[in-house]
Amino acid sequence: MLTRRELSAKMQYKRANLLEAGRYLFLENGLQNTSVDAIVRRANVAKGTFYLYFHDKDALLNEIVYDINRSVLLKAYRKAYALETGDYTARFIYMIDDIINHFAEKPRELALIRKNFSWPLLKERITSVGEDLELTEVLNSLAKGLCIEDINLDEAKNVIYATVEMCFSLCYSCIINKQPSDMETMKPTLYLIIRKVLG
Amino acid sequence: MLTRRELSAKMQYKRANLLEAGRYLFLENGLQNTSVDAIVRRANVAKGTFYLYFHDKDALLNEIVYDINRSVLLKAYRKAYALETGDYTARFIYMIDDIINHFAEKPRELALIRKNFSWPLLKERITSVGEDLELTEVLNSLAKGLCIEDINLDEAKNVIYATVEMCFSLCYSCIINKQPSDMETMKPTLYLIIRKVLG
Amino acid sequence: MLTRRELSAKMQYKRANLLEAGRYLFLENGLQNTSVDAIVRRANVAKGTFYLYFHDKDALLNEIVYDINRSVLLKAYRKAYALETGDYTARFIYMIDDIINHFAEKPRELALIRKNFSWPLLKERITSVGEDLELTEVLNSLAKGLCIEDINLDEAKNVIYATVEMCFSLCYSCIINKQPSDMETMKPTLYLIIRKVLG
Amino acid sequence: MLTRRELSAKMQYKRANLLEAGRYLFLENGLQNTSVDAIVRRANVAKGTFYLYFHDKDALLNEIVYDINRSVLLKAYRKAYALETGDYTARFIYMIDDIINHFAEKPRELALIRKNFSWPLLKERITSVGEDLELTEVLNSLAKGLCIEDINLDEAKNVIYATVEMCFSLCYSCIINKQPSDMETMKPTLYLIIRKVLG
DNA sequence: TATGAATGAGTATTCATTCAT
DNA sequence: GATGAATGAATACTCATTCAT
Repeated sequence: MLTRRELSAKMQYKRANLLEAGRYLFLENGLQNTSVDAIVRRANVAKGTFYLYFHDKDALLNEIVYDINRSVLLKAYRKAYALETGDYTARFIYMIDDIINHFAEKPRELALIRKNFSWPLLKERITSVGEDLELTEVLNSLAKGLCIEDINLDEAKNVIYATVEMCFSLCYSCIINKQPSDMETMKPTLYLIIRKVLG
Repeated sequence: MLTRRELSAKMQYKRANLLEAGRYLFLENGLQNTSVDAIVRRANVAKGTFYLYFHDKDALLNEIVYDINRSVLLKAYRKAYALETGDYTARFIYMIDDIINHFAEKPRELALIRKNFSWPLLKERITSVGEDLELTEVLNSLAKGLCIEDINLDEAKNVIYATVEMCFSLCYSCIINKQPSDMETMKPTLYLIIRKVLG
Repeated sequence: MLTRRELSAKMQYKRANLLEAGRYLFLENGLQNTSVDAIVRRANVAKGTFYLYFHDKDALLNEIVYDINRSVLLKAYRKAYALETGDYTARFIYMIDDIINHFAEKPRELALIRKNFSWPLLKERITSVGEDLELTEVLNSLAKGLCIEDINLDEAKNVIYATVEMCFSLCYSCIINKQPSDMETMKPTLYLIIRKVLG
Repeated sequence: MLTRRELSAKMQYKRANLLEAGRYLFLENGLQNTSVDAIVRRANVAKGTFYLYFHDKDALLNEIVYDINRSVLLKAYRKAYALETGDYTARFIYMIDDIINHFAEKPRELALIRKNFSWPLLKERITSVGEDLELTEVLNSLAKGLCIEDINLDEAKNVIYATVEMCFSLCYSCIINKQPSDMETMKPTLYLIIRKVLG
């Protein structure tokens, strides 16, 4: 597969078409119910062309899932740090709240990333040379800001990771399954927990 | 399909064979790579017989996943409460530790339940009339023991749920993906978090 | 299989249940979509019992199809010959009209017998010793009444048969398929043809 | 699926292979006893290729049944109208006779089209834009030639349709079931009826 | 780079029938 | 006669991927 910068404008266009077609169909019908055939039809591209741009169906999915994760995280982070007031914990909760609200409005995105989320994938992309400095920066910044006694940076990163994971898990079960309660009911408890952890 | 108590001894036996065959193969090869054919072959039973006992492949999977969850939880809870010393938090952490150790030894079980876990399914079974009082009791007992200021029982249950979810999530990513760190490295941080939440 | 007169009252009852269940389900869902399982469930009878009364699924179907044919024909014939006025042709057309009206109201019966009608079956039953004298009598009577020059009884029977077949065929295509026209539109043309043939 | 005219020569060839394989096997073993598997094996084509050319098994059957109907009708019509002598009725009977003789020699074709004949299918194909003008022309010509007092063109078409249906029905029961008599015995009576109807 | 015809492995499920009890 | 658990053969259809053009 070619890397992005080698692609001509026309190729960029085809690639983008495939991504948008995949995103639409995966979100609409799920992974199992979306065939490569449907994707190329929607992207107005020949069957074989798909494999010129993506190694296989999973590769396309991974890219889409990553894009969703990335944009949701970045958007929430930026909004939280654009706030003029608020301490670290308040900003963190504001960020989580934004993420929750996003998924509450787009539950299909949540369903897709939750069932197919792959942390190694995320990690790999973040640490690829020169790639996604932005996202790396966000995670570092969150870890550095954390004030817990006798904690080093790696441990801080783990705390952030654990907390975010918990939020995503709860999002999924509360929004998708309404279990153990709906999201709005869960929110105060969740924020109480976060305050205890980060405080 | 028949309910469990209507089954004769011979039928119980066949059913048990199917469950064990399914468990073995699902754990060994995953859901997608396990055919009904393989299951009945291993269970020494005719193809049609499978559908006498389970509505479809998913029904079998659900039962297996539920059984795993249940037994892991109960075992850990019992061990923790058999301790003579220790306060609530200590027992809770002991319980989580037991769960983690279980899955560290049987990562395939973890992979299976994480990809196919359905909380509504669990909920449904727990609350069915007269069914699984034991598991219900465990969850209630954990919630009741929780001492956080100004918290009611439902909120307490949510805290328990959130905490357990976080543990399961971390188990999955640390044990299966070794991300963001391996399980042993994550443990102290996790227990620190738990202490902060429950304390 | 047992013949009818050997059956006890209880057995008659079971047999009748199976017939009614089969009739209902065949008419409702068609042959392919009706399983023996569904039939025995509806008849409140064990699976094996079915095969005590009918050699197989087809045997049940044949009996049902025969019953429908028989009763429709007899009913129409009797009504036509109960008329006080009218010559042979008029009565014949009256009879056909009654059959058509019957099937217009019960198109599922028409679909069932048309797809699964077996003339040899009918013949076999009619000519079985002492069996269905009534139906034989009807066909004979229709043939004998026919006045066409230089025609013998066998030929007369063939004319009757051909005419009835044509009516059934047209019923099927006009009522079920609305082709080449609907039944009401076809009727005058059909009766014109009958008059030409029998006149 | 592609329409016929879009197919390359190679594809035409594969399609033809599938049609011939289907025809052979359907005629030899009937619809139920012919698997798609057997068809593709005989056509020397991969399983998936079948579904490139036909939507499903039924679609293939429909095409075959239509082809048989079409060719038998056209052949008979042409032979009848190639006659130098004979009035309308004589030609019509000649045509029917040709059809009967055809099916007498190929009873399996008769069995296949009779059980699976779908007049709407025929109609649909005939009336598709620019499609099968030839067959339409035949039916129109037969209807126009009919001389019955006070009859309009639509009614004439219905008479033709009813007559042809009767012939096909009798073919089926006389040739396949030998009921109510064999075909040769039935012929004179049938032609007598036709003369009465068309005369 | 782009195409799209061809491939063929892969599988869940149904159901008529039997037979031990 | 009655049961109903057990059988296992039988089959249409999908779809990711390839490769000749």
